[in-house]
Amino acid sequence: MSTVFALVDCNNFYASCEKLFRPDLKYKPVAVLSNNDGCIVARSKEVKALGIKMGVPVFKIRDEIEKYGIVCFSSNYALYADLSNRVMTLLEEEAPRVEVYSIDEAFMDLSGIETAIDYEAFARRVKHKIDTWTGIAVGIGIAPTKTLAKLANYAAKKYTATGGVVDLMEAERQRKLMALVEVGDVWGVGRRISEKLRALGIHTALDLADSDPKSLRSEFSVVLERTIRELNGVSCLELESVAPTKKQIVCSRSFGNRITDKAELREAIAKYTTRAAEKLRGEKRLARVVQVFIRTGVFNPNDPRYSNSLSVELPNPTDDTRDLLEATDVLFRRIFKAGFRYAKAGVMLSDFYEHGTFQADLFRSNAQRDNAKHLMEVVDRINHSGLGNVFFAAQGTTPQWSMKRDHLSPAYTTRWEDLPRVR
DNA sequence: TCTGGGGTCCTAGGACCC
DNA sequence: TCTGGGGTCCTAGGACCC
Repeated sequence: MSTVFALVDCNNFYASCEKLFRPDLKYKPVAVLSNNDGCIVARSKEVKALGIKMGVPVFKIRDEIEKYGIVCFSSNYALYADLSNRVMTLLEEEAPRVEVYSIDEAFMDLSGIETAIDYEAFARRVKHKIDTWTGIAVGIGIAPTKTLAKLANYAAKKYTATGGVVDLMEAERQRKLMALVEVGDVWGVGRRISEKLRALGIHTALDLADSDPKSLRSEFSVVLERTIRELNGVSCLELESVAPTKKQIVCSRSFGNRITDKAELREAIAKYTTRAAEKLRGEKRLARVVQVFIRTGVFNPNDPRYSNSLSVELPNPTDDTRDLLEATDVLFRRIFKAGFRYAKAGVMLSDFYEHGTFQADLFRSNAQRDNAKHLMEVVDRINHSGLGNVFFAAQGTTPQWSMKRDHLSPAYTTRWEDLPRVR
């Protein structure tokens, strides 16, 4: 039986999470800010209605924030992840095959579910259940391909008369909707490609659906060809209910303030390395390639710019924080140059191996550090237990470089150590 | 003064080999 | 003047997503 895709997407997710615990803000404009309180990354519908765009730097809209009384929150990922898990768990109770696509959306396969003979009625019931159990409003789009399900979801949110659910299984309805949707709003068509498409006279989703996939493939890529086929009801993208293992782990941050001091930057690198190593162990993988990058700001034309990165292939893949710290420190010392105001740094891990699958070089020492596995397990367990925090000396204890989070909401649903500390 | 973070996939082009 | 033809592997960069 072919897959029936339902895309469930939480409305204004981060902003909705913040409102959940602040009923006084129910009809007020609420925005969530990026790290360092730099940009707007989520907007409640009231903020959208004010015409404030996604991604604008906060300092550019100070006047509007003041004028309209927009309530701003620093991003509180512990809270959003917790609420996300609750929503996803409910979906998994309703359908055997669910792909958690991002923190606020998931694809479900509705085919063969006894309680989902009438897809639309099923979706309305699921929507109602999520709403009553978590307080989060969702939109649901149903279609024979992922790209069409995205489109159906877009319609479910845009047209309030739909009540937040759109069934787009019929070809005729698909075409009717596509005629109304700009080509840039199709999933997989970004700013660059939509510009080029418009130059070719392709303005709506329907124009794109009626284009020749082969000739657009040669002009663009196989990705766009798949999009065209998906718009015509031919499924090219499968539901992936088991999360694929990561190929890369990145830990990077912009700093609350520019950093000029080498020791401070070094501490930041150590911190990101530690975090990346934790993620790596969470994936149950060993990494062989380690990369470090540092860079100055890119927006101030008067500041001298410097940006560099360096990677190294380790003799043996590892998940030991100490090995990784050693490697990133060497890399950092090689690329650091004094005299610049650094704005961002990061650590990347790649080239992953499963435990026990790496063929070690005969002539190199294969000695994993003694007790490495056990030690790392203990460190991770303590840090996740809520009992305390174990860390490596290189991280430093009083980071000057930590993020600005001046508008953080309390950790309503999460661990007490996530609560903002009173200083 | 102040502009997020973490991913994926695809392609072109260079190095290298026979 | 004319300057092979495949193949593989790797990397950097572009484009997209949330």
